[in-house]
Amino acid sequence: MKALIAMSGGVDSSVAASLMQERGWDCVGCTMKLFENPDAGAAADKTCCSLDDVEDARGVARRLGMPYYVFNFTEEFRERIIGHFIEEYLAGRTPNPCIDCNRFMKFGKLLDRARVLGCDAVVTGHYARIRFDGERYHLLRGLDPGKDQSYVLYDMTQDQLAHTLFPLGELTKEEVRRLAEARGFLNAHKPDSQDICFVPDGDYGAVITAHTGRTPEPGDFVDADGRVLGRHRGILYYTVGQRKGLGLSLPAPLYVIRIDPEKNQVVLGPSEALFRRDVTVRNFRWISGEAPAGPVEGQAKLRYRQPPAPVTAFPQDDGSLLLSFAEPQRAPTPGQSAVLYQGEEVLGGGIIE
RNA sequence: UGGGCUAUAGCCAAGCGGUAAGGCACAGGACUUUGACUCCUGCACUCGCUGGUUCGAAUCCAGCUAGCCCAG
Repeated sequence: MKALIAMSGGVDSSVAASLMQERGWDCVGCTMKLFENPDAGAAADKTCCSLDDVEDARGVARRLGMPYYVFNFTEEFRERIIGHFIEEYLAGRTPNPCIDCNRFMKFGKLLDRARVLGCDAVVTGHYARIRFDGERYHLLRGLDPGKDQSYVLYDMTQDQLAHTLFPLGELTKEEVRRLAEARGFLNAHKPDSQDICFVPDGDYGAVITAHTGRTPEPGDFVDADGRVLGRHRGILYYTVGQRKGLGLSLPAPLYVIRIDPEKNQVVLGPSEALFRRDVTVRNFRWISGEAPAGPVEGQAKLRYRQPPAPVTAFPQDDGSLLLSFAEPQRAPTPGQSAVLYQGEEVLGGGIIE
């Protein structure tokens, strides 16, 4: 059996490659070139797919004696991932480009390429598990509760799951680092990735401005009653639940409660105003491929770093899903992904309305 | 130009004779394959100015300055 290993140059994908090889697979290593990084200037040495890491990935592949390729997906990435990222921010929502990247790049373009190369599967270093029950594929949380990455994989299709392997799903980060050390990988202690890969210095507003050629339009900060509290730098600089960076000094901390793109206003309020019990999720995608007939009891996450919370999910006729949480959830954010779990299993996910 | 009140960090604000709380904002760090949240650390050798009383004053007294209020 032949596998295409998506290697970022980090510890995880390096160990994943090594494990596949040890299991007797015929392995091909690769790294996706997703963007031209000179734009941003600063080195993106802590992202999941930085070009600066290509040499690390190539080094590991060479060490393991496997062929290694760099695929240039720059154009596709700019159009699908960065383009969508920008559209969302301009519409007052907060996108998660990593999820789009997984869907369109890692398990889309890359899987296509794998097929061309005669590979049976794409392999990544995600902390998640895939199980086949003889009829359908199931996506399960990674065994390491601290590193579980099933959240960012919720929109994988049955076909994608059938041709994907996550060798790290049963391991903990600790174990992975130990395996890397044991194999003498130089990146054994490399920091985990973070930040958006094409926004190395964290200033996504500048990236959006650079790509659109339009400067963000300042507007008003208002309270729930519409009273003006101050001026904002442009709605794209804010996200629901945000506290820092408002530049306002008032007796109590204020948070972004809502963003109104029509009025170009950012609505602020106290922390309590952020909690919601019901959340609508549009275009809900079920891992099984089809929506259940009735309500589902489970748990849901509204953001990557958040423990799943008990919820009852009501599938709607229009393909959306209504999540009704047992306890009010803080700051459901339009544009972010909501993922529905049932214990260890990912049932599916979608975008918060 | 009669009377009264207030002047503490970028903002709000405690303090009432014993050697400058707290909040907001801001900066740095931790956490993190998104944006946020959260957590930790830092942030007035100084209290409008000038004198005085006192062992000791942001705290008491006097004058000055500024702002606010009432009356005209």
